[in-house]
Amino acid sequence: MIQELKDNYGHLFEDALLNEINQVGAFKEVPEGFKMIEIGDYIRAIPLLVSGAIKILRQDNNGDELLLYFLEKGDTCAITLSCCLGQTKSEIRAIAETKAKLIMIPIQKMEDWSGRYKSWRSFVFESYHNRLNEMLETIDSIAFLKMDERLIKYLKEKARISQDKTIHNTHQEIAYELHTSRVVISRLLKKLENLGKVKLHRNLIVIKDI
Amino acid sequence: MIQELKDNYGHLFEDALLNEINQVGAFKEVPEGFKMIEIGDYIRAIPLLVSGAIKILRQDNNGDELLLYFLEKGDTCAITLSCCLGQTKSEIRAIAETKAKLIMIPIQKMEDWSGRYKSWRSFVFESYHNRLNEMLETIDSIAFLKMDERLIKYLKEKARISQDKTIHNTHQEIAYELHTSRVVISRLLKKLENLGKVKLHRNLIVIKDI
DNA sequence: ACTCCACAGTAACATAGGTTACAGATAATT
DNA sequence: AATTATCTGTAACCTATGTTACTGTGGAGT
Repeated sequence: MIQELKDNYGHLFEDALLNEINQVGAFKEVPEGFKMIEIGDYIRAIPLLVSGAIKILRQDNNGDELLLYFLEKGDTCAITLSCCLGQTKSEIRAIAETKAKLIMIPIQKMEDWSGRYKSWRSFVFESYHNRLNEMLETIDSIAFLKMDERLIKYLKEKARISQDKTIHNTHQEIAYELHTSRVVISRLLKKLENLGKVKLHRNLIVIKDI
Repeated sequence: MIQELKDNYGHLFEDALLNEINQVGAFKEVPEGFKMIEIGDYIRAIPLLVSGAIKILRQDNNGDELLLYFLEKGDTCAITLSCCLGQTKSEIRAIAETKAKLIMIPIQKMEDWSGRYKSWRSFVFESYHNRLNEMLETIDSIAFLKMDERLIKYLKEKARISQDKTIHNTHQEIAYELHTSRVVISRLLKKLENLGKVKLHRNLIVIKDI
């Protein structure tokens, strides 16, 4: 059995299920920035993330973006699951935030395993639970926080996800993900720098104390 | 078997499951405005909605509210489901938008039925799917729409849910649910009235053409 | 009919955030 | 080193929304 599977899902699934996953799952490695799912795509496989991080984005009619949340190792994409079941198109875009390793499961196994393995059902339910909570978090941020607070939260999350106090993004990129304009982000970042919370460089933000 | 169960869930569940629901489910009727779940509550039963509508609200630390979405007949509350499984506290508030009839299922049955009935699994997955999509809709509204557009969407939804072109709410109540101030709502409603889209009265808004 | 009160209308002002425009800084390319 | 493209800083301005304050009004209760 591949080591990544055992390491990340060994404690979740019984051996029989692990074996099945090992047999039918396709191991896949994607580079940073790789577009895994585009809006409108039909989903053919369920991804189990074993390392790295995936960012999930929403887009409106004008092409304006908004970051919803990140997936990390041990996660799967509940929106994908629900697309599989309903055979509907994806409502979201998924892009590798860092390079990532995944195991792709054919969607036919979904219903099969749900009937036969309690641990699989728990995993799927747990996954939905986590995703709903992430969505609530996102709603809280957009509805209740001001842009400066959202920016701080975003920087913290980025640093946590990549395990790196240095964030490699332009102000424009951040503006897209928070659905605002570059000038606003530059303005707020400069304020944070004046407060000693970050240090700004070209293409790069160093988090000092937030 | 109670008629409401057969009428609303007969096409979803096999007879054996319908019988079990009939045996262990508690029929319940609640009046408009009834607070069904408060933030922090532990959930002891899964509600199957057979008539009426439930509104699901989120609240921030300052007590400010935000309407997330409505549940209608045939729906269940996925957030509740996920609370049951995780034995965690509710993150949301649920209030009867209209008088409503429900069948309450003890949470122990959840895992039991998930293993034994494919139709139950499908129902639960479908429910999660719908709720995730409603959350996406909500996020779209908050992130991408201006307040006037959100207000129009809200009025339409209210009218649809209650099957009544007349909306029985004060401006203050609407302001709470959209997380803004009364003055803003009054201002926007007056604009809509000047455009001939609504007619305003005390405690009451008549939708004409939106 | 009179009183009271929640509700609605509106003006005047404050603020966050969006927009436009341009200058200067940094890195990449020739 | 010179040229170019990209990124960042900043000012000036605009708009949507939030805030405060006050007025008027309709309806319930007396």
